[in-house]
Amino acid sequence: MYKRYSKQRTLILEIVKSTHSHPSADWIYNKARKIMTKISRGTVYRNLNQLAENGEINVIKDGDVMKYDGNILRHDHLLCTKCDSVYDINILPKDLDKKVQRLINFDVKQISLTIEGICQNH
Amino acid sequence: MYKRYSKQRTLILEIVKSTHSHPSADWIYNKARKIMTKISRGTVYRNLNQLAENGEINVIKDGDVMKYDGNILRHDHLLCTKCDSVYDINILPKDLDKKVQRLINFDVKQISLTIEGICQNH
DNA sequence: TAACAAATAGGAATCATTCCTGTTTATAAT
DNA sequence: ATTATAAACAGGAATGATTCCTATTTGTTA
Ligand SMILES: [Mn+2]
Ligand SMILES: [Mn+2]
Ligand SMILES: [Zn+2]
Ligand SMILES: [Zn+2]
Repeated sequence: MYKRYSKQRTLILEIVKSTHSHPSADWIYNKARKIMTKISRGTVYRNLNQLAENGEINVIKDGDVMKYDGNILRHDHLLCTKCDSVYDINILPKDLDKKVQRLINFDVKQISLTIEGICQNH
Repeated sequence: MYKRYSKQRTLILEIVKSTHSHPSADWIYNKARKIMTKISRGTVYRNLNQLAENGEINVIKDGDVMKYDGNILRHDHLLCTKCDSVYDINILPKDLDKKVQRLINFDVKQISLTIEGICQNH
């Protein structure tokens, strides 16, 4: 079995990596259409899932909508419940994963800290 | 304006408070039907949202499905990505909210730490 | 007991995401 | 370069959790 690099996947990865705005699949889809007019929603979702599984991007669960993050360095998030904006922040120490793994009997894959509240725009 | 206590809301709150299993709306709905056969899904969702807004229960965003937590004391969660189980754990200090609020310019409402991985059942 | 706003039941609508299928395309072997 | 083939795609249908709608019921106050 071999791995194929489609133009679509390359474009989707570039789009996610090119912003700090933690975009939704729909935002990414619309951005992609401007460059590749015939790209389909299904392709965007399939590739986002694949890139996430592959560890090339991160997923943020924002209620009913998923958001994607091109920054795969450990960091935390502020989530505004009024405008749904997501901001980066660093609260937890970088090595918390290993510390926690020593404490508990659970195969830790990812630790995510989300701070919900109201941002300065309101 | 006055507040009404329907039997439905009382039952739903009791059900959420009676378990440590972090149930979904559907699980709660089915449990409720056994006692109040004609209760509707809409009623379950409406009351869960209301109870959450009111601070009587907590909501956990688990991808596409919401889960509900009768324990409103600050605590953290282990989430198994294989069986979707949610376990309670205490990692963050109780007073982190205030510490963080002092550090950042953001009106902090809630801080949630979720540790994803694989639980002992696998 | 009467008046009325709050809440409900039941079902339709929404909407993000996944699934399906016939077609296209990137890669490896010839 | 040509060919074989599995990977990936486009387009659209299906899914499923949640919300919305409305006629009816019910809890509370006076
Ligand atoms: Mn981020
Ligand atoms: Mn809990
Ligand atoms: Zn905001
Ligand atoms: Zn598990």
